[in-house]
Amino acid sequence: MFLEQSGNGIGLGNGFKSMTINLKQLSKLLKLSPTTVSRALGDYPDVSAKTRARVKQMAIQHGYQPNPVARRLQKGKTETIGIVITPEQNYFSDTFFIDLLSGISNQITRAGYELILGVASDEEHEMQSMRRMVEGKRVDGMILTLIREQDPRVGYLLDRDFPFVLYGRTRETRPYAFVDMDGKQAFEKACTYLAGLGHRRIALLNGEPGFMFPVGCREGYESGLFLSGLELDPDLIREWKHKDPSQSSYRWTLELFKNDNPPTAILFQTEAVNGIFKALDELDLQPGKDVALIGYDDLEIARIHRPSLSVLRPQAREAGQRVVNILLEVIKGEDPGKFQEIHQVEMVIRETSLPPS
Amino acid sequence: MFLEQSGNGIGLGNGFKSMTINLKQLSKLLKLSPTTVSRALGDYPDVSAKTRARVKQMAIQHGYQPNPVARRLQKGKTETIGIVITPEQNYFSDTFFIDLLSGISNQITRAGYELILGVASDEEHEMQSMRRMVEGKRVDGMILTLIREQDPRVGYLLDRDFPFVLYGRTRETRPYAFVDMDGKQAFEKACTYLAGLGHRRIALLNGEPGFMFPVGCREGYESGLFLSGLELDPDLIREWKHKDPSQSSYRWTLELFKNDNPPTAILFQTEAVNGIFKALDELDLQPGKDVALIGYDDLEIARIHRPSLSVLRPQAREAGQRVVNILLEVIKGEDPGKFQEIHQVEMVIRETSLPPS
DNA sequence: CACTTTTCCCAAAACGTTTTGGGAAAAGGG
DNA sequence: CCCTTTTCCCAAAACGTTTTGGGAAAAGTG
Repeated sequence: MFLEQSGNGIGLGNGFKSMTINLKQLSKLLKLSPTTVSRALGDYPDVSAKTRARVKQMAIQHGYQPNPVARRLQKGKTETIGIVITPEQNYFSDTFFIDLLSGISNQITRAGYELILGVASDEEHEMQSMRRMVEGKRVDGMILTLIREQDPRVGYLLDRDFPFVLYGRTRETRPYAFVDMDGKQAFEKACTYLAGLGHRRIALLNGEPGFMFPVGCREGYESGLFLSGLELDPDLIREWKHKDPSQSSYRWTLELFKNDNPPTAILFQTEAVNGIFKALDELDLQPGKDVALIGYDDLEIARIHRPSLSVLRPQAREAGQRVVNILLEVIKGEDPGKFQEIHQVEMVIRETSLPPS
Repeated sequence: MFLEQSGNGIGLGNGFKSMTINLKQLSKLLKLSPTTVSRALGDYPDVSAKTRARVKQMAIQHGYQPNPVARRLQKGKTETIGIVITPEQNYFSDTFFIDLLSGISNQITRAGYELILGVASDEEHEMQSMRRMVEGKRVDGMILTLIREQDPRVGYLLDRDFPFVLYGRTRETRPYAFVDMDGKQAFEKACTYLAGLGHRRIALLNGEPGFMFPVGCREGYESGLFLSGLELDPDLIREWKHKDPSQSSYRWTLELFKNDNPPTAILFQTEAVNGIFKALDELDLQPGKDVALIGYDDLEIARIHRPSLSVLRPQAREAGQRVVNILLEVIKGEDPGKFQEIHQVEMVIRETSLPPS
């Protein structure tokens, strides 16, 4: 018995030899209705165990996979999640981000969903790319990263009740779902640890103002100082820029040591490490020996460098998985406010966190 | 006149207030048939200029956008392109990759297509992720990067006539489309440049064997030596590993200088620069002064480092755009063999390419 | 005016699923 | 044996487009 010529058993316009089978064709092969085949594969109870087995066997044999586009149309869902990244903000120098993305992709695939990626050159294009996804009905939900204190994306999505999850937090009174790393706790821990070693002049080389993450870092830093009975000295706080982490951190590190009473330790985001190393080298200060260092993010450089860098290590992969699982719940209709997770960050002590000399 | 209750004017299951309009609803508003509205928006000649204008104006006013899922089903195309990356191979330490991705994303969006991203942990999952996209009819075409000499992905796609474009090349006799950087020309240029400065002992710290790119690099290196009348010394060639560029390049650099007649210059991929700097530092050799260095890829570290690193600079963004444009042609049915591009690479002379001391 | 051509629009089919609303046959209950 | 329930299957509708194949009215043509 041959397949009838309807359907795409022959080939597509572009010459791709589709060796794939239709639901209709499969049902003809089985002498069943498309309905029954569909329900058999969907494990509906109203199809007998015997035919279900027969259907499944035949489906596997012919490598049948339901056409996702058709299913999406019928189900009214795109089965797709969107994310937009902006390279100018130096995302990828951070291997943390690829870990995050890995966890996200992993979990999305497991759910049978797709991840679509937008690359935007700046804040404006970032918004534009997101609007295309949302208003163009191309995704069921959005994942947002690199969150700003005032983030227009969040307001936009809240206004239209569109499902989304933040990796990070923002200043927004309405409830929304997020997964964030506990930067405050992390920096507090690092700060008290250094103070415990005897450091009295601990500097903070913080991320760019306007973004949310540095806010927590600073809170943790201040709280750590306080808990250790140390005074906050504004001269020991500097901020580098996303556009050029190395250059700006280099400049600000030099600046820190122009102080009459220079720091004996520095807390920072590991992204900035190249600039710091360079500045210390120029100042003839040995990292770890003359100046204790603890970075946030366990990048490759932190492990390879001699002396190896003590770091705060966020579990980005796990966080990415959580983000997706939460987003899937929100898409299902769950209340986003229920999903607000703050993940602990572990500290990895290596060679750059010694007592002051 | 009110919209009828059919269609999704009210809302979706998840509570997302869809303020979007249907083709049917729009046509009702215009008192036209859906056919005419669709054809008006599609600029078909068989609709009068007057109604076309009226339709377009109304479409804009109501923010009508055709549902992409429905269009895809009807057109039999997914309007989607797939790419799979594997973080273990250290993709993202290279900002070149984000440039490539940026060019790709840019051009895909312009064509109204979508980019779906897979993140695979290893070669096996990479293949698996690709098969899901291809056999699951989730994409119209694939983009492949980080190509191996013998690359099973290429054979797989050729076997089933599925549209794809390589960023890079592989050993395969059947014609296929690719965009590649001229690594050979680049390394030849760098090598003859160094020889022209008077260097006689030029080392090559090459990428991992098995991948295609280092093959070209080595050819260019050998050709450059030959053109400069220098002899090839196998002792001056070493290869680092993708898994751990810094560590392996560190080890091999130390190795190079155990030579009785050590090199006065090194050619390498910039990814490996941290290991090289570290080794030179340990050997008390000054980069640029005692050993000339030219890296392939203009990473941030190359610009920030003092002395700044001379590099070969591929135009990754442009290449990404070309990859997409070619892929779209191949999807249209053009012969892939027609699209084989090799892009020139410019050399940027900075501070690490001085004559031997 | 009668005929052909052009202009402008539309109903119906199609894309490949899933869901809805049964309905016939088999099994159970008295 | 008759009635009710359960089991198992299916035809038709729906999702929102685009394409196909006209067809009526208007405009040219002699």
